Formats: sequence, structure tokens, C-alpha cells
Amino acid sequence: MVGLRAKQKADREQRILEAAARLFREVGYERATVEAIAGSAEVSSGTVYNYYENKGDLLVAIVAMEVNEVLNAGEALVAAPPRNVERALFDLMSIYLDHSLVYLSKEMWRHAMAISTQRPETRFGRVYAGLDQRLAAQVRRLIERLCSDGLVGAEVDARAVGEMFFNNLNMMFTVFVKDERQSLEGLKTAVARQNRTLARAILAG
Amino acid sequence: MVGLRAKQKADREQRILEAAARLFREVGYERATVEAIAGSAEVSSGTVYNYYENKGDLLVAIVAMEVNEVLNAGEALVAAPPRNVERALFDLMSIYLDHSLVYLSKEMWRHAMAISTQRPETRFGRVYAGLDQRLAAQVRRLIERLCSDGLVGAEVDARAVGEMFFNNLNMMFTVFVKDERQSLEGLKTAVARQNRTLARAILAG
DNA sequence: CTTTAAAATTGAGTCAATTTAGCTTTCGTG
DNA sequence: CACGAAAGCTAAATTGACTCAATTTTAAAG
Repeated sequence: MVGLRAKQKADREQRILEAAARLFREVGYERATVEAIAGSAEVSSGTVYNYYENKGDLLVAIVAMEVNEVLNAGEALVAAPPRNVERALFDLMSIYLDHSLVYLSKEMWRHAMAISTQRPETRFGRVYAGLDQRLAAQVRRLIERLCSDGLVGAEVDARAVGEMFFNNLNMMFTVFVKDERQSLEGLKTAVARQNRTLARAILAG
Repeated sequence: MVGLRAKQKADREQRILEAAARLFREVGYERATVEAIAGSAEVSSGTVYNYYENKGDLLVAIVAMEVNEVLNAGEALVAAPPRNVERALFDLMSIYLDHSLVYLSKEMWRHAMAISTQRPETRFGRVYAGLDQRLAAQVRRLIERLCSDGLVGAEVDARAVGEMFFNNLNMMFTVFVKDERQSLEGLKTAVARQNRTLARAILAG
């Protein structure tokens, strides 16, 4: 089943992805030419296109690793959230943001976001949107959980609140990656302030 | 002061912008080549770059017209908002969204958003971010006004709420332009639901 | 061990944005 | 008016992502 062909194939795909990840970080997404990535992986540029539809696909593969780790970490929180609304929101946000620059630089995030907006119908666009949806769903489940635990008022529209929390976080993160000077700490502080307001507004009782 | 040179300059700049706006709408941003825009404006492609830093700059000029109209319309609302929080939020949102596709197609919005994310340090990026900030500030002033009018609880962090409302709207709009099938009506309904929840949560009393 | 077809690789070629080098026009001045 | 400089234009060159026809490699059959 695992012939030479399959082995070489997996091998090359991996080498190309590693070369891309390294070059994107070292010289940035734009200045990393496909030619250079191919050279570094010891294949021709044409071969890169055998494995990835386009340059952006290399990026989404890295984004997917990032987001999947974050989703796993978030799952544990949703399963057993702190019994305090503000705290729960803060912790989930922290999980997302603290991991955010592990594999990806701000510049890489910017290009990933840009491509997903520019071409929502491509593989890249759909994969990226799918990751976003999974994050949004996780947030929503947290709020619903807090709701059914009685920490959030029963009259509150949990779905709407979850969407707003996620959309706000997402937009704050977008602004963050667009500004090389803003620190992760600064971002977290700003979002925490917003979440505090939200948490108080939806508190039970 | 207004020599032949200045006249020709203004004339050409206008012709280029009109040609771009027309072609972007007719064949889409991507398929409108700079060569074609230049040809339609009866100049060479190099000349286009004399007036606009790059293809995206042509787009931001159009976006700016759009957003400026919307900001003006919004100003009237902020000056004399409905004496009902949910209603006020709905009306402001409607002003923004109902105008949104007058000059720009969804595809043009997608590219405008993408470029502003990709290159926040360029003229385009800064202008676009500035427009966003003015919109966010307008929203914030509405909330602050409602607050000082006693319609919103005095304990509410008006600034945080304003930011969340705007960020949520902005992200909902982003998702909207990424999906050619979603209607403006559908978008407004979804945002109205979120705003209702927010409005109830911050209501005075 | 050939033969053969499918799978994969290659790198030269295409296309469109952007840059550049050099020419042309306009302007201010004597 | 003539001149030199500045401004602006154009065509051609450059760049880098992406395509594709030709070539090479692999797996499987005889």
C-alpha cells in the first residue's frame, strides 16, 4: 500500500510546506517567491503547483494547523468553563490570542485574511471560512453552556451573543495584525474591557 | 495659476477614475486590467501610475466616495436619534447598509477589504482604516448620546459598546460580501437580531 | 526482464502589475 | 522668441505567479 510513489509524494509535500513556512517567516509572504520555495524544497516550481493550487494554499495549510490547535485547547474550556461569565469569556479569548502568533507572523495573518476575503470561492477561501465557523461555533457553545448553567440570564439570546463576541474578537484581531506596533497584551486588555461590559449586561438576575 | 498643465492633469485624473469605476463594475476588479483602464481613459498604463500608486488606489477613491456619503447621512441621525435604543441602532445600521452597494459591487468591496488588510501601511491601507475609524467614532457618539439622554444605563461603558456594535456590524458585512447569495435583507435581519439583544442588555433601568 | 500506461516532474512560456529610461510638452525667464 | 528645467508621458523592460506540453519515473502486467 505504501509504495515508493506514495512515500515520495508525502515526503515532497512535507518538504514544500516546511520550506514555505520557513521562508514566509524569514522574508515574509510576499518576498518569498514560489521559485525560492521550490528551490529550498529541491523541486521545481511546477511541482509546487502539483501539491498546492496556488501560493495562498501553502498559507492556509499553516493557518489550519494553528487554528486546529486552538480549537482543541478551547474544547477543554467549553467542556468545563469557569463558573463566572467574565472569566469564561476572558479565558477563551486568551486561548485564542495567546496561540495566535506561534506559527504565523502578523504579515502572514494579513495575507491569509486578505486572500480569504478576495477569493471566498476558492479552496483557500472555503477552508478559511470553515475554520472561522468552527471558532464561532465553539464560542456559541460556551455561551449556551453558561446559559444552561444559569450563569447567564435565560432571556438572553445566546446565539446572538456568541456571534457578537466572536465577531468583535475577530475584528479586534484583524486590526491588531494590521498594526505592527500593537502588542498582544494591548489587544487582550482592550478586548477584556469589551467583554467585561458584555458579561455584565447578560449576567443572570 | 490654472495653466494648461494643471487642467490636463485634473482632466486625466478624472478620466482615469471614471474608466476604472466603469470597468470594475462591468467586468470586475480582477478582470479589469490596468492596460484596459488606461486605454479607456486614453492614456498609457504608465500614466495611471502617475496618478495612483497602484490598481488598488483606484478602488479606494471609489470606496471613499461611498463612505463619505454614508457618514454624512449618519451624522443627521446622531444629531437627533430616535428615543429608543433598539430603533436607533437599527436606523444607523440601515443607513450604512442600504447605501453600501450603490457605487461598489460585492466583488469590489472584497478587493477593497483585502487590499487594506494586505497592505495597511500603503496610502490605500491608511485611507481605508481612516474611513473605518470615522464610522466607528460615529457609532460611538450615537451610543454616548443615548447614554447622556438617559436611554442607556449610566453604568454602561458606552465606548466599549460602541466598539462592539461597530465591530460586529463590520464583520457581518464582511461575511455578507464574501457570499454572493446573501441578500441585503438577510443581512439586515441577522444584524437586527443581534442589535436587539445588545439593546435590551444595555437598556437603562 | 521488458513493456506499457499512469503519475509526477520539469522549466520554458504567458499574463498582468509595476518600474524604468528616455522623449515630449509646458512653463518661467531673459 | 529661445532656452533650460521641470513635469508628465509613453513604450519597453522587469517581475513573479501560474500554465502546460514534453519528459522522466514508477508500478504493474506479461
